[in-house]
Amino acid sequence: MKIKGDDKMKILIENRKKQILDAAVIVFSKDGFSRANTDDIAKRAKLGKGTVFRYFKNKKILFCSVVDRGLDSLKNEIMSEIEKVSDPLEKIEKIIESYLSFFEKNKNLIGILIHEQSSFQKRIASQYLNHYYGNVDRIKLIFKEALSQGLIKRMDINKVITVLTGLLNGIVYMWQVEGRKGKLTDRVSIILEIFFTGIIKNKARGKKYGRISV
Amino acid sequence: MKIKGDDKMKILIENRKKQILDAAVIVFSKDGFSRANTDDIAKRAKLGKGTVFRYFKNKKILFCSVVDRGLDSLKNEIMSEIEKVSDPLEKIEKIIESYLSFFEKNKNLIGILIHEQSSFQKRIASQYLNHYYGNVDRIKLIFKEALSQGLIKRMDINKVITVLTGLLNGIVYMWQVEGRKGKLTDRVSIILEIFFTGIIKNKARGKKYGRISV
Amino acid sequence: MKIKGDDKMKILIENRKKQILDAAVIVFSKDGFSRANTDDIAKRAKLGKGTVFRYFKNKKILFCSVVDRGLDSLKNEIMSEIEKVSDPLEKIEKIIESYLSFFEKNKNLIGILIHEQSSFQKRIASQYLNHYYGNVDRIKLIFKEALSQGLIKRMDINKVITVLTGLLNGIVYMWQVEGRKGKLTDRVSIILEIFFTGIIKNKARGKKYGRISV
Amino acid sequence: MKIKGDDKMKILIENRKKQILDAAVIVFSKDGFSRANTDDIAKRAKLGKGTVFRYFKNKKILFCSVVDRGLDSLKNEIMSEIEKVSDPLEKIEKIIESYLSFFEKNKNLIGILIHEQSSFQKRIASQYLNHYYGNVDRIKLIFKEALSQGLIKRMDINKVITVLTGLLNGIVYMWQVEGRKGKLTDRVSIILEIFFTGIIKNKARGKKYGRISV
DNA sequence: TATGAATGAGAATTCATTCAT
DNA sequence: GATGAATGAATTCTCATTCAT
Repeated sequence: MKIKGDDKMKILIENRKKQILDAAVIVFSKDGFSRANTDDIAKRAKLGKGTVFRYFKNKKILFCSVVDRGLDSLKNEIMSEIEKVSDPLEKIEKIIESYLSFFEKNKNLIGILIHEQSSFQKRIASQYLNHYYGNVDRIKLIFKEALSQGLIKRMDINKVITVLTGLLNGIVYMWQVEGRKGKLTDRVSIILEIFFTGIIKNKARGKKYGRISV
Repeated sequence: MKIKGDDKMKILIENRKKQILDAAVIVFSKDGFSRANTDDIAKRAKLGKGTVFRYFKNKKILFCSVVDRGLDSLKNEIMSEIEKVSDPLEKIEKIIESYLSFFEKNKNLIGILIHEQSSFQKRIASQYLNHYYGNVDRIKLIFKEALSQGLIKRMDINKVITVLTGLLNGIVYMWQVEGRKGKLTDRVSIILEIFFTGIIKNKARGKKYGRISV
Repeated sequence: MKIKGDDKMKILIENRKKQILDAAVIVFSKDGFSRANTDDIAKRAKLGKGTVFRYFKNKKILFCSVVDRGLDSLKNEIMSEIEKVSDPLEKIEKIIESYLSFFEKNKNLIGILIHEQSSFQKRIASQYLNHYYGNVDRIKLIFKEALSQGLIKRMDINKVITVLTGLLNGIVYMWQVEGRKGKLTDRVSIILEIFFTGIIKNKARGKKYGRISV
Repeated sequence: MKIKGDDKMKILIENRKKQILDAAVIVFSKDGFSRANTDDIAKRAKLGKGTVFRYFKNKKILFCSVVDRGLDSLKNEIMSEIEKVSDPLEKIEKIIESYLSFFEKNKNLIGILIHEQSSFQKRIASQYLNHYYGNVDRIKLIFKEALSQGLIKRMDINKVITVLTGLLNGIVYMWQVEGRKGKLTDRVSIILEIFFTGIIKNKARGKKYGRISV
């Protein structure tokens, strides 16, 4: 009986937290961490300000929770998409697709996950990177598999992943800065084309920059 | 005589402004716009608080001036590097090199030009994009030239440029988030390799994603 | 139940506002609008600085609220005194008495309602005049009645009222400037005497300046 | 020779002071003491800010000098007008005329001499009253003369003067607050009429308020 | 002597956080 | 538990006054 009550309680608490996080995402996204106003968050969550602080000790922790939840859900989305195919190149395709698709669906997280980094450089970065590298390990396996299957050139996989993640972040970032014109996912095909095959046409010239595909 | 005095004055004013901007870059970079403290900026510039406001009407204008100076100098650096070579592909190489090299030399501008965008989405974005697209027009010409010389595949040049700028921003961004490990310019070669020739080895597979170079 | 709570709340809010206004009257009166210091007001109200701004968005609004309350209460006092008598001349007597009596009881308002006008010439003047002319319309009726009853000479009533209000303001003003020596209400009788019958004794001489009473 | 140089110097200094005071009157009148800006005053005087402070140790002293000069000139104007006639009642007429005429010509002084009093209640008031009572002594003599010539009723002259000065200040004040509509001097005749003969027509009623003129 | 750049004390205002109800 | 009124530290910005040139 007690246990059941506790469970109910837990669910209630989780609901409250979700309620607050959902409001916080919007407000932080609109105004950035500093300008975001706890009053706004409380109002948007239809809760008293005190309640917000009951569930999240302070503004910073609330912000980090928003970041955390965002990163978790990004990671989950990517991971579950990857599962759907087995070919390494197709997996990479899925990564790119699901990354862009995620931020298209979660526009509010762009400002928070990408721009606001600097606000917490030292504090958040590590947490961010944990998540990020949690991903990265899985992704590294995919590239290794692609390599061992002879699908991709012999390159330093860490560097390739750096380029890929930079590329994806950068694309999302540019889309945001430019005012979210067009669909973000429309950029998938050009990214795939370039990331997979580059822009150079001429074999000879290509050689200068690395082993060109034959 | 008077004119000479005016000139001296102008130089003095420019020096003061530089002194303040140099301090502001550091402080804004460390703390972001909102948390950055005008007192800190004044102290770092070894000037009175009032003096800072004498030269920059308010914090926002000071921040924008920092952004402006940064973008100008980024643009100038890239443009002057481009001039040095004539081959379009080499010009693209220079863009990539000088972009990364710029942010390696101006670490403080990363936080300001890349992360803090969101703070001023509406206010700065346009100014930013003017600068940015000032660049872009020149860069577009380079790609067009490359295209007409048959150096690169028939692709939508606008999209290619989006990918390139996203890629560069993203690489710089990742370097910053990861704590600026290693030299940023060390990433030039992998970027070139991927951007020019892609990661795929196998011709057949490549075809799926676009015209592979022959 | 809810309604009762709301009512309690309203009363609480009104009490707080009163508390702040009571402090503000004193401080504004002492220092004038510009020099008055919100910190002082808060301390005198025994409230935190933030609380003052919670109830009055900014210093200007606080000041205007003080003015408003003062004018309202001046008007109410005069109006309620007027009601007590029916003879027009007695009503005029009441106006003069209650005007001086009001400022004797509300010394702090002298500085605010009379001296500080200039601070807000454009902003407040209209609001002030609304109040003031709210009064004036009622007062005009009294003079008209006096006229139609043949109690006063045929004069331009608007001009007479201008003189009366000027006279009253001026008397209060002089009392303040002179350091509030003596009771302000002691001046009622001389004002009545002069305003009603003038200073001139000699009939013939009086004629030069207007219809002398016969 | 030296003396002549000193004289020249004195004249120069007086000119500079005049230049500054002329500017200060305008600025203080526009903005009140606190809001008035020494920069504005300097610019309007076409002098450097440092020069202003060379001639007037600080803002307060400058303000007081403006007040002083204003009061002097008011006093002089009134006094010189009084000289022109010999009949006491005509002298009183002249006082009223010249007072209003002075403020009509020196609109900027209204805000300074009348409204801003409160700013310096303690500091300026005494200086103000010296001037004022300097006047008052002369004026008292006039009323005494009128009394001894049997021109005016037996009244407490001090009180009568208080009413007159209050009345004049009040009239000027109202004119200012109302936005200086019409000519201030147009109000002279109604003031004279009321001050000299009152508003009451009926002899019997008048008696209640004091000895009515016969 | 004249100047205006430099200054920093001082003022208004904001807002995360607390805590009595 | 939930609330939101109260708070005061922190922040931006102003401006009288100084002083080196």
